[in-house]
Amino acid sequence: MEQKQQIKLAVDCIIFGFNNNRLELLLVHRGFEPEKGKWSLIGGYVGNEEDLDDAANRVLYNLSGLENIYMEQVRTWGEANRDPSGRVVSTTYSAMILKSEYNAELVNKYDAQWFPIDELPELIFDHRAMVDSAVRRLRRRVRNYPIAFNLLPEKFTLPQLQMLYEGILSEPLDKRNFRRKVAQMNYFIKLEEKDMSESRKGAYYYRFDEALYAKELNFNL
Amino acid sequence: MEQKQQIKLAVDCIIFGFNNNRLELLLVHRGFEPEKGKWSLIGGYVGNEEDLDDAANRVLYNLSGLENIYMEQVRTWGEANRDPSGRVVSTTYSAMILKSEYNAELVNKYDAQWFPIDELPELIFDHRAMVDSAVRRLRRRVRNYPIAFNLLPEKFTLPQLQMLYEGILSEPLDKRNFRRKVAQMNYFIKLEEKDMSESRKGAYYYRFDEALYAKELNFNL
DNA sequence: GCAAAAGTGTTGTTGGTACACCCATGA
DNA sequence: TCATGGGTGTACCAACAACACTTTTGC
Repeated sequence: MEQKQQIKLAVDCIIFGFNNNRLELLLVHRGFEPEKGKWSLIGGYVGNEEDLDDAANRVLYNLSGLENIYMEQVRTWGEANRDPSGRVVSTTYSAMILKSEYNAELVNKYDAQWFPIDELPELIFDHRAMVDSAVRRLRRRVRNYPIAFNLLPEKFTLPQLQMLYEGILSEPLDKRNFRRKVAQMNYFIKLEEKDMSESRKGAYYYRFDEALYAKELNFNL
Repeated sequence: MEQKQQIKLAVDCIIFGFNNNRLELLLVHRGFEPEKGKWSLIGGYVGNEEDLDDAANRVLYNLSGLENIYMEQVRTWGEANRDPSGRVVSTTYSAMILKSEYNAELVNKYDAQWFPIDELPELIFDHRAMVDSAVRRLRRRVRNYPIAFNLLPEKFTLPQLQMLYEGILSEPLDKRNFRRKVAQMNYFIKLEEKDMSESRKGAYYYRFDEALYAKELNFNL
């Protein structure tokens, strides 16, 4: 314990998206040994004068071109042998991004790809456990905190929102109970405009009012 | 980012105890500059080949002499300037120990002292935020997971248990509702023996049956 | 006029909360 | 016998779950 400490510190990002009505993860293809051909979370080392949170944001920015993305620290993985190439302790962060807004060129450059959450390929090291832990955390939190909106555009419809929740929780929800709960939260603002792309009748758009929510903090879905 | 990474990795332990019917924290007195005279969590650097979890256990063992103590990782604190003496990233762990079982000599040697959770002295660096975060986590979890028993002896009475919960949650609980919930969980085993030290009537001892609980996992208090 | 998705209320059940008195015992 | 903490049951209320039909519109 007295010798000089030789531990590298990294961050890994669990990047969620909601595409084709399914919860998906953005993974990068590993083009080099060891574990070449497997997939992995996008990660990077922490800079000497960089906040841990900033490192996670930088890693995400480099891949997606997106800034000011909502991220949460999940937990830190510190088993001595977790990375066979050396001693690396990694803190995981989960992020939510919109496929429509990110920079597809950058993603191509990194050989990244979206995978539905229940059809993940083989991942390197302990990344699978990292993902599972982040998904569990998301499921625990999504009903009590308005975090899922980061996976939808500003304007969204209630059928969209419900499908998102069903995708995250991986269970069907009752339409009327779901909509009643939404109606009880007055920071869901119903707009005049309708989304006509999914049905003939059209579904009203809603938006989520952060400022109004901040006064109540009673989110519940 | 290309230069050699120079970040030290540490663990800090938030050590809970339940003494004199109050939730307390074990803190160590800081006898050197900077921040001399303030109090701090007990912490230490992670060994090069030591699991992060093991480092937390070692730190706790060195202070208390206790092994196989229940610990949970809380979160990792990685702000670049959190420790003015250098770049240190620290992962916090929370632990629960019994005053009656730990090694008082060791604790004296480290100039450690118990403080009720709502009468904490000034702490160094970001340790106060660490404590707050661990307390919030404990309060969130204590009603759904049987973790509080680590703060009681094997045999405990229901009045004891209720006072523990009231201390943790910092709110009074209804005695009858509390006891009904206990009665619904059949892994609370009522013993023949009574604790006669707190009242004339005496209160029955109970024990918590881990194996039975493992089959149900429906803890709720 | 029909197919396809959007939208709408009621009822039963369950879990939570509030609340006051009797019991056992040692001094 | 009395003071002290231990132990017990019921009634109300709120939140949740289950469930089926009508509306709108483009084709």
